[in-house]
Amino acid sequence: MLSNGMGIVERKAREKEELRQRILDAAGELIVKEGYENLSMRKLAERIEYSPSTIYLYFKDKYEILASICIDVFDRLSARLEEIHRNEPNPLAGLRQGMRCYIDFGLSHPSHYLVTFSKPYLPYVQENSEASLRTMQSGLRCFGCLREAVVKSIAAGMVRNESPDLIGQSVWTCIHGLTSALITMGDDPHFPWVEREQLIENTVDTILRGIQPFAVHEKIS
Amino acid sequence: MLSNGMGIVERKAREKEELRQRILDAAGELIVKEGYENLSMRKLAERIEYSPSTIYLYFKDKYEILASICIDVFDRLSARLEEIHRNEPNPLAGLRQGMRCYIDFGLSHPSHYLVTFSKPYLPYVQENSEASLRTMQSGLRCFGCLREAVVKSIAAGMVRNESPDLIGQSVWTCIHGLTSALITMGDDPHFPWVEREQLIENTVDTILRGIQPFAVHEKIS
Amino acid sequence: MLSNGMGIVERKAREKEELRQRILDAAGELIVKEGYENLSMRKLAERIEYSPSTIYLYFKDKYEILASICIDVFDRLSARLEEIHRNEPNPLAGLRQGMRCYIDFGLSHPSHYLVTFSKPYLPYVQENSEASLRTMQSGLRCFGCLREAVVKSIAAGMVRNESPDLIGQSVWTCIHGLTSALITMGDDPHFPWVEREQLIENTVDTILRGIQPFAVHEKIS
Amino acid sequence: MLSNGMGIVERKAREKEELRQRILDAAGELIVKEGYENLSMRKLAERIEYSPSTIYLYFKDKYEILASICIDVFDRLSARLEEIHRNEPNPLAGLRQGMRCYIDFGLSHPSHYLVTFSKPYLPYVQENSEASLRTMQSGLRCFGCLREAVVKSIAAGMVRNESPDLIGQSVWTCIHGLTSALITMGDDPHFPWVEREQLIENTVDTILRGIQPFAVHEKIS
DNA sequence: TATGAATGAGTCTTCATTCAT
DNA sequence: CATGAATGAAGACTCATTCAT
Repeated sequence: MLSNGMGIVERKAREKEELRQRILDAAGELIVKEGYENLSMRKLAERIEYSPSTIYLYFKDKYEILASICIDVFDRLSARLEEIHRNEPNPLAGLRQGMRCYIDFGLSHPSHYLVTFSKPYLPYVQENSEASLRTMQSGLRCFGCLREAVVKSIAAGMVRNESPDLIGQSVWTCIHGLTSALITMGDDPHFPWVEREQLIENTVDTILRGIQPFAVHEKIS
Repeated sequence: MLSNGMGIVERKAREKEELRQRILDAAGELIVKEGYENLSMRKLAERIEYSPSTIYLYFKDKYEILASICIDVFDRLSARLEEIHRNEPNPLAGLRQGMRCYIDFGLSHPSHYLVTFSKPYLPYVQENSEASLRTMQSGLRCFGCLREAVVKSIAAGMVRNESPDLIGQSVWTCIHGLTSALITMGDDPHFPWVEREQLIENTVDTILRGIQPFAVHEKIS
Repeated sequence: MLSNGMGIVERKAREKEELRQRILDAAGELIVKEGYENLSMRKLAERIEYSPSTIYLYFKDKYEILASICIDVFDRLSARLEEIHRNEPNPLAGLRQGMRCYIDFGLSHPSHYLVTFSKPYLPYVQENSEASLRTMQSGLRCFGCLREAVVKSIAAGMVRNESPDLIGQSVWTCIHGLTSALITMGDDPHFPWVEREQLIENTVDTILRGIQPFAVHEKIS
Repeated sequence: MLSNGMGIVERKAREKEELRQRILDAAGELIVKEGYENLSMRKLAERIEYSPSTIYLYFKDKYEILASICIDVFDRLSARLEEIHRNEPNPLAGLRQGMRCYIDFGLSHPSHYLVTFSKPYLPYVQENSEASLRTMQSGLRCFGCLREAVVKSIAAGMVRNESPDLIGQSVWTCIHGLTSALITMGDDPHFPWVEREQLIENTVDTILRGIQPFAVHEKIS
């Protein structure tokens, strides 16, 4: 009895968390299908087969859902990047892997990527301060991974000795451009896209060459 | 009488074109103010001081308006790029100027830029095939400018001898990333942005170094 | 043809005004049935057998409807009061008739009366400045009628020589209390209401006696 | 054991009553803050830090809460009025004090006053018969105080010798009008209100003069 | 050519209430 | 006794679009 009592509480908590996650997943799927700007509470409710009002038991409003998705994306991406940096002794190689990881992650979760990185910087962000703050914290952790790889690479003499923020931001905006362009227009049959894998590799190589100090442009594993 | 008839027809055609342009201009202004996702036919009609239904005499639907704006953006950007390439004998310098031009254009017309380059690749694009086709044509002309600069630079031995499409697309995705990131998040006070001009210069330099064939990384004017 | 053209425009205008009035009437009826706080755009639309959005072609928002009703009530009441004062040479008799008129008007249009005179002084009033302003103007005109009767009565020595605003406001709050009490609770079978007509007469008499200068408390016709 | 059992039962009953009162208090506070029409079970639950469903263990529905508040108001007002009449030997002076007490009470608890005296006589009142009945009983006790003062004043020859119900209802509707008008519109800056204290005094004096038998209109303490 | 009128579908959100636990 | 979960109904309002004139 007593031990079962514990179980009930746990099960309830688990179920609650599960539904919360189902909402987030459904939101993600809807965003995939119709773009985040067309996410609606109604459609979301229909998809999870609950009433619209139920969603409000799990999220304060629509923007908390979007913020949760962003935080989720940032956190998962950060975790992957941190793991790379933990395992790769060569900092430049780590940087390269991180870039690929970032791009691949975006392409694997295109809609989530767009919500997180392309959503216009809207006023609500400032008003919804709590959600906004947590989102930003997660985002900074993510950028911090990249920055740290740059710092280490500079220390190792493998990247030009300039401001890590500057280099980091150049690198990030570039791979962000590749990722988002492939997501939003990569399937357009009218544009003469080169083979995708080749484009990614070439872009990463180009950026890495561009931030290296010497003319030593050997391919990095 | 007859010659007057001609005049009337011409005047009518001119007036028609004028109103069409006024609609597009107004749409542009609204987009600047509130973002393209908040463009509404109603507000648009109010702004041009015509009734909403009148707009439908000039444009099939809302998306044809957006498409027209895209075409307009592409055309104006193409014109600028073509002029640069016409005037700059050094192809690599032309490439560099083109990149800056692209970035500056985007930052100067952020909303138009986003409509044109970041608008999610939505279903309507495929359905609205005519508008979509014309948009793509203009887009290709724009990309063609960049590609041609690459071709010339390769011919001059100033850029690595690889597929111009490949290099062009790498370059474009990178500067697109910088431009769109600055537009959508550049004003976020929570992100530790480096000084904007420095970031732009560094990014352009990085890309150019990355596509150059040798280790000669002199700054290009 | 030409004269018919005029007719069409006129007819359209008339029809438009008719629908506007139908909306106001329906709103009034709904208010009668369910109280003004339960007036909803949806129910209103259903009642006039138009879609909810149609209402917005005639009124900016819900509060403009309420404001229009208030203005309407004020104006009709003012007209009646002004007519009384025009026709009745004896100012005190005019005052008395005005009071009765006010009460009878309220009892004849109970819901409209409540919207106009009992609606809580809500914040929206200040925001909806235009509607609010016009409402207030109409209201002041209405109070002005009463005040003027007081002024004349004082001048004729038939009412105590004190501030007309003071006396006017005392008189108004009293008859307002009678009117609103009869409306909101007059039908309650549990309260031992005296016969209505007698209550009204007695209350009016009481007030009039109270503002007269001497002990001459003859019944005023 | 047994005596403890009693204690437990009593404690439980006391706790139950305490929570009931806390709910009523919280409802009162919410009504003060946002008006009775905006009282919501949710906000109420949040304020008492219980779940919404808990409230339903203490009150059948929202309107039973409102009814309880009305009863509370009536009872407190009755208590005050009865105390006045107990302590004041002069019946007319007592009547006057009672009127002031009524007005001051209303102005001090505006939201409670409105719930109790201005709430539109809605259908639910008839359905919720039990709550409605008890409310009415309390209301009658309150009106009884006024009536009794009138009876005594008539007996003392200080008020016209007419039906006490008639006079009482005239008096009550008048001071109710003053009170409710000051509550709902007294803060409107657009209406040319005279100084509040003066208006109250003048209105009370006017009514008292109006119900007095002779021309003896001395100010009553 | 232009529009006035109208609408149906949609937006987010709040509410009072119920019920199984 | 207390509640967590859920909901259906309703709230005001905006939208792109159509159609008869």
